[in-house]
Amino acid sequence: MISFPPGEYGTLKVPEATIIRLSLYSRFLQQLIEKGVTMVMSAEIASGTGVNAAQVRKDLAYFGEFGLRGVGYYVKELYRNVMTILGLNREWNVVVIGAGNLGQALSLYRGFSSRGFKIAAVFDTDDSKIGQKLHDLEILPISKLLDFADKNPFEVGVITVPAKFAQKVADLLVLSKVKAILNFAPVVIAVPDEIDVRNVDLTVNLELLTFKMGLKNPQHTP
Amino acid sequence: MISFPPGEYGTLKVPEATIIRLSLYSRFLQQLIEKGVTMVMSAEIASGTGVNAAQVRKDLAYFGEFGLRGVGYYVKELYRNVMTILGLNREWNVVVIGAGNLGQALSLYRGFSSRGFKIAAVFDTDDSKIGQKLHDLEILPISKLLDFADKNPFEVGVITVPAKFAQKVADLLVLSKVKAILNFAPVVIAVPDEIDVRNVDLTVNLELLTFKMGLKNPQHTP
DNA sequence: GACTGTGAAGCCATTCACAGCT
DNA sequence: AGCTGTGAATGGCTTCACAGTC
Repeated sequence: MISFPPGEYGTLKVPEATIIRLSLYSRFLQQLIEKGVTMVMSAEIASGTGVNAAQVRKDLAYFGEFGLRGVGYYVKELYRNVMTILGLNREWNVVVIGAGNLGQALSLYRGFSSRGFKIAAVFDTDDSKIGQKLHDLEILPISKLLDFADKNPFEVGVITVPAKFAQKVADLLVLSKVKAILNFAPVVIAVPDEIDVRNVDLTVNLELLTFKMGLKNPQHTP
Repeated sequence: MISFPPGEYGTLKVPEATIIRLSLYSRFLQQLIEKGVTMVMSAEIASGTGVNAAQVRKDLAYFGEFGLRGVGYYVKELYRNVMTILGLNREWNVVVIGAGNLGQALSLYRGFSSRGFKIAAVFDTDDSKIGQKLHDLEILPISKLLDFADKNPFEVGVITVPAKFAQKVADLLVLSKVKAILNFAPVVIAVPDEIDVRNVDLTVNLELLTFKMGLKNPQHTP
């Protein structure tokens, strides 16, 4: 549950799950815009994102009355509103720490740039990687991180180093005045309260699938 | 909520969130084993994974009594039990479709191989990529998928193609007799009911962070 | 004495069902 | 007539608090 500070939307509580769905809706709306669709109703957003229609309406209604009763929602207007709610009506500077396979893939990921995330730099400790280019992005030595942050402030740090280095990297990011961290390392990292951390675990999803497959086709272990 | 078929664990319902946490616990336990720790109590598992201690105990208790009252849990024994619950006491064959940056990174991701996931092959449509090697893994043309599946059955398909090709790929995977799909494309894909699909959205997590940052530092749009 | 296992309570999120508009 | 917005009902998950066991 996320509590709002009194302000733009009054004092209000919104489930975190709602924000996650808003992100899904916005991507669906983007696709509708590309197709030239101008109106949409909640049931379509629902089936396009795998959600219940009442849920879609409730999620949107937390932030205002964006629809027209009896009609639906104007796609472009709703899209603009949702993007603003998500804080995506501006550019965000992102730094990736760890230029392994995953770090490189995320640095080049079009899904980020297309939504206003600017990868400002990629850092690594491995001498053989430093100086290499990822398109027009150079891999920098991690010793330059604080210097870089001074000259090029960034808001988000993405951690893609092995688990045992994750806390060290987090500490460095804190010193770099980062505001939020996306952590792909499978460990809990400690940071000051005012910094938001979101852990992404890539294997968790696969393992949920193997659990379910195991149920259907149990291999009894004696 | 996941319902169990009558069998190994009786007829029982377990929250999906429990399975996701079991996956986190198992990784934490793995780290304890590497450190040579033999006993652990729920409060330690809790702080090591960012969860409440009662929750840890309840999650484990769905599947049996693995602990000793007054003492705690034997790390190795608990680890083995959790891995078995997750269906990770065997190898799973995985195929990745889409050899872009993300597909390549996932194919080489050590976090998968270290947990018993064997990447059996990587497929793509791009002629310039086909035949390239990712370590000892060759990129194959997608036209060979069904053939490949005949000779080398696999359980899981990972979709890392652009959104507009995702459904086509899913259809092919269904024909390949896949049992579960991990979908990184930001669209809902339709498959028969008996095939489990899990959608992973990489931008959702970043956007939850920007939402929260926007709350703290609102940029009012007039 | 200490920690697990668990019923009960509390809390949060989703879904229903219909009033309110256009 | 049709679809949104929303209070009320439901359902599910998490946390509490303590009985049970070593």
